[in-house]
Amino acid sequence: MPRSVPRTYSSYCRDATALLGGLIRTARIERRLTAQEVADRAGISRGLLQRIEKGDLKCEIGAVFEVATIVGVTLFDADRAALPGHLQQTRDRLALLPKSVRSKAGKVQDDF
Amino acid sequence: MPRSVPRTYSSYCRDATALLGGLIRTARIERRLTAQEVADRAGISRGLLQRIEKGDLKCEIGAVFEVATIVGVTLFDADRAALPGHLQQTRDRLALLPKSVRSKAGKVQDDF
DNA sequence: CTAATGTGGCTCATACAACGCCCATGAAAT
DNA sequence: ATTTCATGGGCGTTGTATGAGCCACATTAG
Repeated sequence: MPRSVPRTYSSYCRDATALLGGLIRTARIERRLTAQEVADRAGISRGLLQRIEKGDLKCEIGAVFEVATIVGVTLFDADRAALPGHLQQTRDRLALLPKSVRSKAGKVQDDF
Repeated sequence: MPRSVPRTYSSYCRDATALLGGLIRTARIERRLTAQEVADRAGISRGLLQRIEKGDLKCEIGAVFEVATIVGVTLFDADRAALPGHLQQTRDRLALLPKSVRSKAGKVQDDF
């Protein structure tokens, strides 16, 4: 039952995706790669690449990140080699946190 | 014709997604929010949130970014307010680049 | 100029992601 | 100890994102 309501996004979320798409497009052109070339390399269709560069919110994150990797856009601003380290670090931190959370339903800020 | 072959991803891409998922989970727990709470707020199902936190590569980037926004994980390490500016900046840069690219088909590095 | 090619934007068919609902486990609170 | 409830995972259904193919237009090379 995959969603009967269109789904909504915060503007920050939309901006972030659009920015990522723009960065990808910029990087691709600067490296003089055709859309088809990148699409093939990423194992996706040219149409999907177009949507990614346009900042379409409904693309697999895997496809987007893969393309970003290919054209040389760094995620997290983090050094490529440093990523696995951060990953382990995050896993360790998670191990220390409580397994489940009791919600006190305290009001939280919600201004996007 | 949505893909007959499973699709492959680079390890960097997998790591990045897993890291993002971990950061989201960490942030959620630290803020004492239940999975259901966050899922509702993001307008997604609890199951999808689970996959996002696990770093599943096949989730809409919109859903992932939305959740990240909600639990307070910053994308791009960039300041939240600064994002629209960067967006415009990227658009301007794109306007200066060539509209299309002639591939010289020069070999490119491909080591991930 | 012309030819070649990259791009954007459609349509269509279909594999599959997301949903809702279920149960089992285990942590937290009483 | 007992109850409450968050979590992880499975299953069946269905809306939808994806890939393929096409076209028209723009851009670059020759």
